[in-house]
Amino acid sequence: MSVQERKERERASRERLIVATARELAEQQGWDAVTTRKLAERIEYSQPVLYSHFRGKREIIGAVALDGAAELAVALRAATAAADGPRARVTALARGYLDFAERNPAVYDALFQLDGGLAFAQEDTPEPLKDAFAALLECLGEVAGEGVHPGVFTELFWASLHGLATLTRAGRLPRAFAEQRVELLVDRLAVV
Amino acid sequence: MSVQERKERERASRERLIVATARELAEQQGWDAVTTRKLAERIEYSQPVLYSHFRGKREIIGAVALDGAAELAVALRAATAAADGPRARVTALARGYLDFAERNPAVYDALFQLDGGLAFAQEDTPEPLKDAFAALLECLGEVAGEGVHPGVFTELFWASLHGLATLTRAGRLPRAFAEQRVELLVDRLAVV
DNA sequence: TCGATTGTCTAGCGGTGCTAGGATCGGGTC
DNA sequence: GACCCGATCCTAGCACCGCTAGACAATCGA
Repeated sequence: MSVQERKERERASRERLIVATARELAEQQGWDAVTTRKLAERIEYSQPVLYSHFRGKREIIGAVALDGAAELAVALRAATAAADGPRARVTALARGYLDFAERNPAVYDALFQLDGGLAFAQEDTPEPLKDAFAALLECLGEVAGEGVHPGVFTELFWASLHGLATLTRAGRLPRAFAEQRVELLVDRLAVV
Repeated sequence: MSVQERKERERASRERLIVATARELAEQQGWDAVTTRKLAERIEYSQPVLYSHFRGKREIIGAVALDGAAELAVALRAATAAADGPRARVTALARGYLDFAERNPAVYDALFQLDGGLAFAQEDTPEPLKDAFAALLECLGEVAGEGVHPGVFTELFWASLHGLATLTRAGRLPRAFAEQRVELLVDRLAVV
């Protein structure tokens, strides 16, 4: 029995290695460079080993996304915890979100740009995704305003942040006035 | 001389055919299905012909994006023209934008999701892109509010719309409350 | 120690974007 | 009208992609 347990541990460890390596490679050279061949070479196994852990590349992206969602939730809660008052918390949240996207572009892509085969906004949505949204909701629910559904408000605020993050990173928005845009977003959307 | 002119006309015509076919194929089956082989087959030429018009697939996407930008500008101006008053114009603009993204997903992707090799928010940005942004600015400049730079405000509003469009289409936002989100966005961001 | 099972690798499939080099076609010149 | 030459196009192929069948080796239980 102990032998089987050891094997399971080793297997789980290798799976973590695959996900971590995929993420590392993606952050270094972009997701286009994350090919099954390169990934297999980096973990020092052959390609088919990847397919004994994941159905395919999509599922690997999904695994990176789930890790990222958990980290995003932690980052958001850490950002808001240090701030005093609803207004400051929302500003900190927005900055924390955009900062996360900027610092972890590959993870952000895995989460929100690429197809990782994950279900969003549904019953079978994985827990880390729900929790990341919950982290947003905890802070934004305070400033939704009278008669506005907190969930809908959070979705809108999130969408705005997502738009800013993606358009900025793709060079479609100039970085020059990034801070003004964030302040304007918080000023207008949040009801203090 | 006339012979040469005829050849140039035919060449330009074939180039339009390539772009139109790429767009059609992308709208029908998604950009992943737009391979140089399928595209070449549809226009009834061999693959290398594509490369006598464009440097590569990226440039073809860029050409579709430019066409789309011109159409988007027209659609936005048409949407706002029918509305009375700044508030109604902004609502119409937002709906028009999201409607365009929903109806032309492949074109929208070419414009704002994929890499078409186009410069954004720079001096050498192609005219259709500048004009599409101008169409947004014309309407949104009216409601930026005191002391807020119209351009920065437009960028923020656009980013919010972009976030709503992409997250909704990717199934990351439920379609259920789409209309509420738009109304909330206009209510809060626009200063009437 | 042997057989079965599990695990891994080699090799290869059909596909991708892109290109080198040969064939062919048509226009301009004698 | 015949010929040459340049422009134009296609065939064939490169290196790479995601993914998988089947051979092989290592390990376990009897």
